[in-house]
Amino acid sequence: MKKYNPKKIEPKWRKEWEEMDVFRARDKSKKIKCYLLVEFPYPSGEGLHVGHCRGYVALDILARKKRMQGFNVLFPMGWDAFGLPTENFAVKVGIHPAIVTKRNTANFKRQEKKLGLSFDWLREIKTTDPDYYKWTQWIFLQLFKKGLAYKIKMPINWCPSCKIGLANEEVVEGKCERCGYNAVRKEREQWMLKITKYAERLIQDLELVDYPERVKIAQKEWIGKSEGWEVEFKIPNLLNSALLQKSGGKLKIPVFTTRADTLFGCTYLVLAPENPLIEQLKDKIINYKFVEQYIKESKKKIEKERLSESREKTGIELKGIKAINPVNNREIPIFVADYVLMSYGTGAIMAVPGHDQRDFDFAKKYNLPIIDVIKPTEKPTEIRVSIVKPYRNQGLSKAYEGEGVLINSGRFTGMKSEDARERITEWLIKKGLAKKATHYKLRDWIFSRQRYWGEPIPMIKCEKCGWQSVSEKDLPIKLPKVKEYRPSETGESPLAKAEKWVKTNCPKCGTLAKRETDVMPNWAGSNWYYLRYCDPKNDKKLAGDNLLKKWMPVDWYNGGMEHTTLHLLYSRFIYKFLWDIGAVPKSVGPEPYKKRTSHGIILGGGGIKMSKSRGNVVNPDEVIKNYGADTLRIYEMFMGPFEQMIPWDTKGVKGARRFLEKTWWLKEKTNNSKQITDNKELECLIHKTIKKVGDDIESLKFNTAVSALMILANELDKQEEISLVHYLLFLTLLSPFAPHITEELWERAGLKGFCCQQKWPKYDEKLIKQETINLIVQINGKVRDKIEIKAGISEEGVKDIVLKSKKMIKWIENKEIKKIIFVPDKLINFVL
RNA sequence: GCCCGGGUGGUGGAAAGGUAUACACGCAACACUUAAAAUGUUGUGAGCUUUCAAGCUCGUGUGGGUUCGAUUCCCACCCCGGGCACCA
Repeated sequence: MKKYNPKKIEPKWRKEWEEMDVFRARDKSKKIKCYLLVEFPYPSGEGLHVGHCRGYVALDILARKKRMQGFNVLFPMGWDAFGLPTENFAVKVGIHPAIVTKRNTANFKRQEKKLGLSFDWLREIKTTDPDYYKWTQWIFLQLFKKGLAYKIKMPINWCPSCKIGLANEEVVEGKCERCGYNAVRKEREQWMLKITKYAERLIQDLELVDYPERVKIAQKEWIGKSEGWEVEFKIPNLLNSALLQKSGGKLKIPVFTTRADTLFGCTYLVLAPENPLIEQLKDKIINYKFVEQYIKESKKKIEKERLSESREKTGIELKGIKAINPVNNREIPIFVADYVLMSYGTGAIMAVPGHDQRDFDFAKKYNLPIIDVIKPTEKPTEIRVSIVKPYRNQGLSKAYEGEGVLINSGRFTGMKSEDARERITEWLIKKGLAKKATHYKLRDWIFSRQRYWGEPIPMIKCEKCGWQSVSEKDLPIKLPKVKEYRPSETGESPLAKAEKWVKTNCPKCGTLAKRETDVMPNWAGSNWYYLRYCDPKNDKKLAGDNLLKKWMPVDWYNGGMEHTTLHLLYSRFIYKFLWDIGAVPKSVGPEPYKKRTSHGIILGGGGIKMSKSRGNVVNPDEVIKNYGADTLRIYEMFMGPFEQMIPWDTKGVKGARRFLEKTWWLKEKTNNSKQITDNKELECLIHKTIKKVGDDIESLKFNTAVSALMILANELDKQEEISLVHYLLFLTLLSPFAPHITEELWERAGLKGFCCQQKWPKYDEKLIKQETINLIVQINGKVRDKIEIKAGISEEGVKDIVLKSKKMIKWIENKEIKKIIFVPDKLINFVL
């Protein structure tokens, strides 16, 4: 037999599979469906990364195994091809983004094919294809119709380098996520999506899905639900004033709190600089000039900067007005400070310096009264207990934020804080001064990008009629060809310069109107792509009901940990919306992905992140050239736990290749008779391996699955002669991991058909049980001996054997046996 | 600060509360070879005793606890990685 030469055999089998259409998902098959999904990649210029391969190979193994088990598997692939890097690259080298994209996807596809991934390529989709983004635009129209898309002038995070508006999620440490440039604040009209309307359901429905606990936690925290109360603080100067009348009696300050039990300790209020109340009250504010100045300063800073810049709090009092604490009618001052956010709660807080560290810091700085109203129940500190006077300005350097018993709280004094917040609010609600409220950290989603390479937002602005949606029959609104796709200095989308394209007629009144020139963000296309795979060629609907019913929901979705809070949340939101409006049949259920897993990233040598600048990027092409695709697959699965991040080790690749070499040469030892050589031990090992490999694949423990296959190969290698049956079993088990070599060996063993189309072997529970067992003998829990016995011997029997053995006599002699612990077929422990 | 991971040989890692270090890498010795590579065989946690056959002690970040028995469960702490961060 000739040497193992992956360069020759791998292309051969890929061609055969393709010609025989082996991996096609059958729309009409009666077999049970299994929809396995990997995140479709953004086809960057750098090409496929070994990190991509890890997730793809893992689900490919699963797909191959499921097919062998008789499932009708849908395992598709596509391209999330709109996006900034492509556009930036295009700007840099002066080639149109469409051409760059075409080139990059071709390269990705070539690389993926070389890995032997069993995708159904007939379902390939591309988000930049008008036939695809027609439906992305259609979804936007539906959102608009239902009032979930709206345009609003708002301060956005602006990257002066990319000249683009950024979502909060895209600003990392005050910097643009892509280029690292400092983001600034800029007012712009932006399309927004009301994801906040779905906040509650996005939390609740996590109960229905099988995601890793940490992913669920991350999503919940991102949404950030907190339940509390809105409490009203009146402004006494305004009671009966003309201003109050003008506003219809609405001029009061609502405040959101989860700690209503600390209300008696509230000594001032703080408003966010953007709070519109300040503007409304400006006639009453004596020092409005200074206040205005402060607001101007803080507006310049982007939000993240404002929060992280320094812990030192700043603010200014609104002189001339006061608020009234509803629990004790005490007059308290009002401040503006930028540590309070307009985007959370009501844009105003009640400050309780005794029991909130931020308020405490602020109160210290501006010398405001601090009142303790909660006494810790456990470990009472002497200062806390001794407080009698309501005011305290010196002493403690920290606020007590825990629970306890109320003090200085009128008739609520002595009550437990947990109960007090209910009681106090009940009382206030009766008086009409409070109501229950729930707030979320999650904000609406900025959906406009002032760029070229994205889906045009299908909206028209008419001077008379306002924003009008494009008629559905006019979709897709194709991205026009422009000469200049660089973003303009004004921050307007490059599409604004495509005058002919911009000019259109109002769908309502027919007069001259303008198209929206903003495009959608990256996420738009990836929100719903898994639906399109079910019916990729449909031109009547985003996907037909019957096919959605057939394939959805996704049974298993694997992707990167970095997408847990963005893509995963966004796509669940859009899915729910589509389900609500009936674009997805009701029977599919409210969640798109039944199960989600994520792979750990692959680090470069030395445990640092792979990056071009560090020069430690491993290119899969190189590995395949030197070792073969099967080796790469085996190594990536063997390197360590799937969900854990792990450094790449070139030496480790060798081990994977050696294993395949060994597999190759096992063929030489195989006899051609169907007779099974009588070898109980080997038989047992084989059945154990069948069980182990099968179970491990299902629970993503690929590393131990490969290890089990290696053990079996080593054992087979020790045999004088291997019977064909055993050999074929081994090949079948190995086939999902190393599909090319097993196919070749299958053929060389003189068998017809494909190895990858064999039935997945079943194990025999009876054969797994060993006949003889190494039983552990312990004295006081320490291993003193191992004895070989027949399986199934009773405690008495084992005891007899042990007590007679010379080795054990010296331990047990002259000592009293207090207790014996016996685990059948495993262990006996003598307690002396 | 908070929330998630994770600390096991020289390295990646394996262990339903029951033989700690499977499997692989690396290293060492030997075999094959003119030689090297490749391959194969053997050894490989630390320390001690030693009649060379083995035996003992210690060992899974640290300190306690539960248990006949803990890498695994509980409590406290230390270190590393990731995420979130003035969210009222």
